Amino acid sequence: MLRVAPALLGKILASRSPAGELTAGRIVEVEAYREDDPASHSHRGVTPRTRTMFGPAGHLYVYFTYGMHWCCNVVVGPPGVGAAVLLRAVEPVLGEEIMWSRRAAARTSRDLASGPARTTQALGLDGSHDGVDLLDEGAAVALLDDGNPPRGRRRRGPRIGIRQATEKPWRWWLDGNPHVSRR
DNA sequence: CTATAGATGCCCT
DNA sequence: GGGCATCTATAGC
Repeated sequence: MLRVAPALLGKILASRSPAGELTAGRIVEVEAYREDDPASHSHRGVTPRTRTMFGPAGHLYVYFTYGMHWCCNVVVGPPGVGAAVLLRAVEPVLGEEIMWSRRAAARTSRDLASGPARTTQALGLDGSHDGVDLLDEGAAVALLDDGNPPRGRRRRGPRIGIRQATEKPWRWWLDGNPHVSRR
């Protein structure tokens, strides 16, 4: 997991809405979560919410939080192991106009997807996408590699927005990228 | 620019 | 009932 998380930097997350609207973003910030980690949803074992986290790698784990926000993760590790990588920010690469329409509160392009809930909203994702196989190119959401190496150096540091295990340096981002959630 | 408060509902104990 | 892998508006400098 700690290897996969930084490897996702620079990859593309693409989605197709029921109306056929295509949006995609380049991943610029991620965080890793795993079972032996008190901050992880999987720490307390399989529950209705975390079922997807314990499923096969490469599927999308989407959860609801703070009464209003959806956030999405890439599941990693073998079935039975509860680990995932939270997608914290993407750089828009396709369908930016559609993202503007979905993100009414955004004032600058950096507001479009600089945060996990913003990213999920900009890509039009919600709980209905929980469990989608990201490696199935026909699915509504897919994880792609366009061959371009990530721009900027990979950096790592403590995770954001958690109250447990705040010391673990399990957040990675592309140094200097303006779409990262905090700088 | 930074700091802070409030929104809002699901999950799990 | 407590807490939450967040965001936004607003106030103040």
